[in-house]
Amino acid sequence: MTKRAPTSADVARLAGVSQTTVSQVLNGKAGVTRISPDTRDKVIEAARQLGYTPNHAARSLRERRTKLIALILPTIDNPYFSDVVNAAQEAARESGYAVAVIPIRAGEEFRVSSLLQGAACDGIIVAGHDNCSSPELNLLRARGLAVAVLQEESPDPAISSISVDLAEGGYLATRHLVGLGHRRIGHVTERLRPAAEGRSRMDGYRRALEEAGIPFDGDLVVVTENSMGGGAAALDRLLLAGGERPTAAFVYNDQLAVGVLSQLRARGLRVPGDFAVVGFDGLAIGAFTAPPLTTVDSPRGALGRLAAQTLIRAIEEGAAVGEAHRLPVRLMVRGSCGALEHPAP
Amino acid sequence: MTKRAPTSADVARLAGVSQTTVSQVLNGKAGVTRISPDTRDKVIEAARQLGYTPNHAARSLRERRTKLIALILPTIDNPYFSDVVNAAQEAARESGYAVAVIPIRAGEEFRVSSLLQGAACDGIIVAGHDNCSSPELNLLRARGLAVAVLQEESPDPAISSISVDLAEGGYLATRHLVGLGHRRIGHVTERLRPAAEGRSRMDGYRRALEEAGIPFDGDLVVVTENSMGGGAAALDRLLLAGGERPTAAFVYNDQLAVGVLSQLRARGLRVPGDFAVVGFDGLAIGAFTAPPLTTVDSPRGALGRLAAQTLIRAIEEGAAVGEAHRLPVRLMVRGSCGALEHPAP
DNA sequence: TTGAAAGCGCTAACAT
DNA sequence: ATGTTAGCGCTTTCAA
Repeated sequence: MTKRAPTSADVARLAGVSQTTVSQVLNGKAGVTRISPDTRDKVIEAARQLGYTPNHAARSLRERRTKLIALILPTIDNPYFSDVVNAAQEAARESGYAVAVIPIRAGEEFRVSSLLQGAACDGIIVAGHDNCSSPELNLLRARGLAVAVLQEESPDPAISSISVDLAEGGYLATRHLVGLGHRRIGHVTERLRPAAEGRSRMDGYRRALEEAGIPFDGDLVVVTENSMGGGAAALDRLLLAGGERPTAAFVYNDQLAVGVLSQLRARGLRVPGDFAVVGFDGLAIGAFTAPPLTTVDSPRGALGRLAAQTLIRAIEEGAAVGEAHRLPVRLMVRGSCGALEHPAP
Repeated sequence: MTKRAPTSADVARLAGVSQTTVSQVLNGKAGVTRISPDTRDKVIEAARQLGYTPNHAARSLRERRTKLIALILPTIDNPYFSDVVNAAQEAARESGYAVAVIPIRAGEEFRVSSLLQGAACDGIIVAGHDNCSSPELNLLRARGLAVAVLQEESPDPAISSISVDLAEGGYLATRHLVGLGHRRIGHVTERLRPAAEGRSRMDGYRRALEEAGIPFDGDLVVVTENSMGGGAAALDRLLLAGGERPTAAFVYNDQLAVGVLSQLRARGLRVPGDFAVVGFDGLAIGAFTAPPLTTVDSPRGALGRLAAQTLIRAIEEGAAVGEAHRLPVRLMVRGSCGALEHPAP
C-alpha cells in the first residue's frame, strides 16, 4: 500500500538511460527513428519488469488534456442508457479516451461532481438531462471543456447535439394507432420541457392527429413523473379525462409504458382489446411485458457512438460551431396495439 | 475555446498577493490564522471574479491523490445498480470524493479503462463483476490503489468486501415456496461462480429444501444467461426437466424473473395458480409485472454507501486488512406465489 | 502575516 | 541517437 508506483525515472535508472529516452520510447510516434532498436528494447523490458504505467496526473498536467470524457446521465435506472454508454465508450476507446459515467439527478447542479471542475476531463456528453439548457453548460465551455448534448436541444449553437427524431417517432406511433381505428388517443408524457418548435414527441403526435382530422384535445395529454409508478398514475388520470374515454395512448417512453400496461391490468382493461399502447425507446423489457409492447425503436448505439465521436472531434479540433445530428427511428410492432386494420404505406 | 482556464497565479496577480497566499486562502484549514481577513477577502473576490477552479491534474500530482473513485459495473442495464451508485456517490461526496462509473463487461479486462491506470483514481469499487477474482485486482492494489468488492467474494483478505446475505435470501425465498406447499421447486441461476461454501443463493435454496425434507434434484437447477431472454429460455428448460413438472422456481434475480414470468404466460401457465415465482433484488419492475413479483429485497442503498465509506477509509488510512460486511435481506411478498397456506414463524 | 522556492512525474524544445 | 532543461499548476516547507 505504501509502495510508490514506479515512475519513468525508475525505468530510466533500471534501463541505464535518461528519463527522456524512456518517454520517447514509450510514446514514440511510429516512424520517428529517434531511438536505436537496442535502447528501445532495454527500456521496454525495464518498464515491463517494473510494471510501469505513466502517471495520469503528470501527463495531464503537462499535456493540458486528460483523455477523459464524462458522460452525464440523469439516472442509470433506465436501461435506455446502457447501449448508449457502451457504444460511446467503445468509440471513445478507439481514439484513446476513457469514459466516466456520472449520474446527476435532474435538478442537481453539474458542479456536484468535482470531475467536471479544474479540467479533470476534456469534454462532457450530457445525455437526456433537464439541465442541458442550464447556463452551467456554458460556464464549463468557457473553461475550455468541450460539450455535446444527447437527446436534448442544444442550448447554444456552439454546442453539438445528437438526438433521435422524436417528432417522427411520435408521428409514427400515433399514426399507427390512428390506422388501427383509434380516435381518442391519449399522450402520457414526462414533464414538458422547452423544445424547439416541432421537435418533440408531442409535435409528432399532434401532426398525426391533424393529418387524420382528429382535433387535438389537451385533456388527453397527461404529464407525469418519469417512472413506472408515474405511468400507472397517468393512466388513471387519462381514464378520468373529460369526454369520451380514450382507447389508446402514445407513451413517452417504455418505462412509463410498463406502468401504464400494469395499471390497465389493474383496472381490468384488456390490451389491446380495450386499450392500445405504444411506447418509445425499444427497450428489452418491451418484449416481456403482457402483452409485448409496440414501441418506437431508438438507435441507441449509434447515438452513443456519434456523441463520442463528435465530442472528441470538438476536443481535438476545437470547432467553434457545433454539429446537430438527428437520427431516424422506426416503429417496432409487437402485441400491445393489435393488428393493423389499414396498413400504412 | 482557446481560452485558458485561470490559474492560481492569475488570481494572485489580480489580488496583488503571491500565488502561495492564494493557495493558503483557498485551502485554508479553518482555525489556522495564517491569513489576514483583508487579504482573504481580496483573494476570494479575485477568484470569484475570474471563475477560478483549482486544476485537478496539478493538485493530484502534487498531493499524490485524486479524490476520485471508480465504480466498476458489469453493465448498467440492470437497474439494480442504480440505487447502489447513487448511495455510493452521495457517501463519497460527503468525504470530498467524486465517483466515476465504468461499465466493464464480464470477461473484459479492467485495464481497458485507462482511468484505472497511472493513479488516475485513488480507489475502485468492483461491483457484481465476474473478474473480481482476477489477479488484475491485486496488480492494481500493488500499484497503490485501494480496492473493495461489492456483491462478490473478496479474492484476497486485504480487499474489503461488501455484500448482502445471498444465502439467507435464497433460504427465505425457498422456504416461502415450501411453506406454500410446493415440493418440486426449481432454481434458475446465472452461470455459477466459485463462491465460498454456504454463501450463495443456491446454498440457501438447498438448505430450505433440506429443512423441509425435500431431496435436492440437480435437474431442477437451470443455468442461463443473465438477461430477461435468459430467464425465458430457462423456464422452458425447467418445464422439460426429468421427473414430475416443477410448480415453482426461485430465480437468481428480478431481471431473469421477468423473463420467467413472461415465458410462463407464453406457455399458458397461470401464475401463481399453476406456477409460483420468487425473484431476487427488489427492483421497481417487480411491482409492475403480471402478476407482481414476490422477491428478496436487497438493501442497495446501504450497500453502496458502505462500499464507498469502506473504500475511502482504506484510501485514507491505508488499512492493510480488509473488512467484510454482509448485509441482511428480507422477503418482499407480492402476488407471484399466492397466499401462504402455512405462514412461516 | 506573507513570499520565495522546491518539486510532484511528465513531455518537448533544445542541445550535444 | 541520446541527454539536459524547462516548465505544466499546485501545495508545502522554509525564510523573512
